[in-house]
Amino acid sequence: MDISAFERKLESLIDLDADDRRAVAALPVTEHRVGRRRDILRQGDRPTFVYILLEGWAARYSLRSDGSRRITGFLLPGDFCGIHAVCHAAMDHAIVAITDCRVGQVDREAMRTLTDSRDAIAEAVWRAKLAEEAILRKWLLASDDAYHALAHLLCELFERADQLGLVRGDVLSVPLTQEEIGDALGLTAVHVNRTLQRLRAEGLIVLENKQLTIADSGALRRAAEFKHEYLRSWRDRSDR
Amino acid sequence: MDISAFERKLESLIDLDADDRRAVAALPVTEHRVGRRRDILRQGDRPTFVYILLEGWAARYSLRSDGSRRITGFLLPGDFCGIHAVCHAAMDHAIVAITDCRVGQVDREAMRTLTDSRDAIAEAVWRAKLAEEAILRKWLLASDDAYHALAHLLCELFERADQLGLVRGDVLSVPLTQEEIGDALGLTAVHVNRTLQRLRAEGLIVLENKQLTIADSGALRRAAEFKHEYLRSWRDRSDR
DNA sequence: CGCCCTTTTGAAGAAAATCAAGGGCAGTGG
DNA sequence: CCACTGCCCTTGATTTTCTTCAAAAGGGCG
Repeated sequence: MDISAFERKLESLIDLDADDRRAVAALPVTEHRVGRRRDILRQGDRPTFVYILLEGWAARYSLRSDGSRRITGFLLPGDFCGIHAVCHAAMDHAIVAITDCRVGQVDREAMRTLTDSRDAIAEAVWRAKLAEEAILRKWLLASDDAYHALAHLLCELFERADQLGLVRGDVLSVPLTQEEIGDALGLTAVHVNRTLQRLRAEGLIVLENKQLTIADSGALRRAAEFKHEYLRSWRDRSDR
Repeated sequence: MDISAFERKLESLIDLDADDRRAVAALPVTEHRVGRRRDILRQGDRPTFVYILLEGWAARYSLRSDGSRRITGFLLPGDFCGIHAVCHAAMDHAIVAITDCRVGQVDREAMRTLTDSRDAIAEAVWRAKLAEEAILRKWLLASDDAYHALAHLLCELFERADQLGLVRGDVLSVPLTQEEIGDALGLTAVHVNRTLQRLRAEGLIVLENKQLTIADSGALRRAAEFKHEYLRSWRDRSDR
């Protein structure tokens, strides 16, 4: 089975030695496929497995009592979900497949054994969590207006996808509907549409048929106040 | 020096045995005092210490290019800040003292040694991080309208303070200005003021001279869609 | 007392939601 | 092959929420 997305993610966070790689390769992973719009984990679940997204896009979300949905993060290949499992905690949110996904299921005890025996991997998991937290803080920071928030989200997704080698040429396939983007930003799909058009009209991006090109990276980053360090510094800056 | 707030926090997350407690007591902590409105950690800092808030309230924040501020979390006694230090990472945000604070400074290597040698404490730190992440997700979830967001924030602060024994009778001292609340919710102080008045007029809260009483807990929780599990489940539900 | 900080109130304006409808495109079934 | 259906994107008109600007009132403190 192909778990290269997971290895790639780990390598993006820390240097692995041969033993680390062997341990990852030996991890008992069961592959699942989850269709678009189906839940990978449901709120309230108390999973006994940790899941690793191997292929496709997914999203964390919660529902409000009026039925509206808030997306609180996007998952790209290599990202974990349900790392709560190692703490035996219940999911305080759900995870849904945005596209058809390939998902790796790892028993929580096996994951615990891996992190207990391989320091580098424990460190990588810790860094991944810190990075997710930093992303959440940026979402709050950029949520002061729609233009800023949308520009920032596009920068984030492009940067993360780029680190995973998902950008072909300068084009990224972004499988999100405008409604999903709205749920992530706390905006209506209508307003996302209008804001996207503004980004297009101003020549910052090209986005058609879910294919995103950043036409004016400097201007987009300025509009977003995007600094990529928060997504990168985990590796380069560590001297451990 | 009194580091009971830290011990209390750890105990709220996991059972400590005598050895754990000894290790915590032996931790070399240097006490600092930080005056109201002064930074405890600045954005970009690459701290070589981990800080523990021992007394007072503090807030994480970032500044935008237009000078506006977003608060992304409140710290209560026992909370860490700069846990990044153990990863040698730079601060992607700053931390400011909301009130005069007493802060404990712990060398990052000493903290690393503690977590490496005491599994329970490592687990507690991990749970604390998961809890913080859950809080961030709730902030996003509740940010759809001002009334909901404000009600939720008050519930969160009351619940957390209560767990720390900071609620006297049914009154909590909340040292935040309306401007600080606004920076946390992404609202203007003016709108916070009006929304607070609505909560008062509807009989959900009493808040005067920074003293908060929850007058109608059921109604407030309903307005906030507040479920306290995300702040509590770390301990009770673990069977490790 | 007088000053500063915070809260409160009012009025006008901007941002985003809501409501409503039309259009494109892919898949489905006759 | 074409009509039909469902999903998504787009556009326009209206309403609501929140901001902005301005000013006044309340408190604590040197």
